[in-house]
Amino acid sequence: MNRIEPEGRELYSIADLAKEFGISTRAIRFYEAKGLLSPERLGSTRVFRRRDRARLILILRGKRLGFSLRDISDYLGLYDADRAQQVHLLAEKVSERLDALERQRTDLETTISELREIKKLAEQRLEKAG
DNA sequence: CTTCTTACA
DNA sequence: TGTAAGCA
Repeated sequence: MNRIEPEGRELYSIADLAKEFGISTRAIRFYEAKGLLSPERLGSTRVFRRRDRARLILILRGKRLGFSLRDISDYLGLYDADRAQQVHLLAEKVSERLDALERQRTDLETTISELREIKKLAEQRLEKAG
């Protein structure tokens, strides 16, 4: 449709990125609406550069690791700012995420234990009755 | 509430 | 493309 001249591989259309990363163009627009991406415009057409692509990769990776768009946004907000501050925020968010996962693991183990106990009791009752 | 998707004007 | 409604 609207092919953007690829000089090397500097420019990407929203469709290019959607296809490359297996997400919908709507999702990309959603990220833009949330301020996570801010591609240039050639008229009404979005033009993504390597910088935008790099940010999208970070967004996707952040999501994979379980971070909210808000967290990712906060982090990306420091993209052009203080490196030390960015690293500091990252360390903080990662710690929070690890704590959350540890808590989830504890909860999971508790649930698994309870279910095993219920299963054991149920099987014992079957033996008595059977 | 969050993150999208679907759908319509 | 903004919005609304609906999903998980």
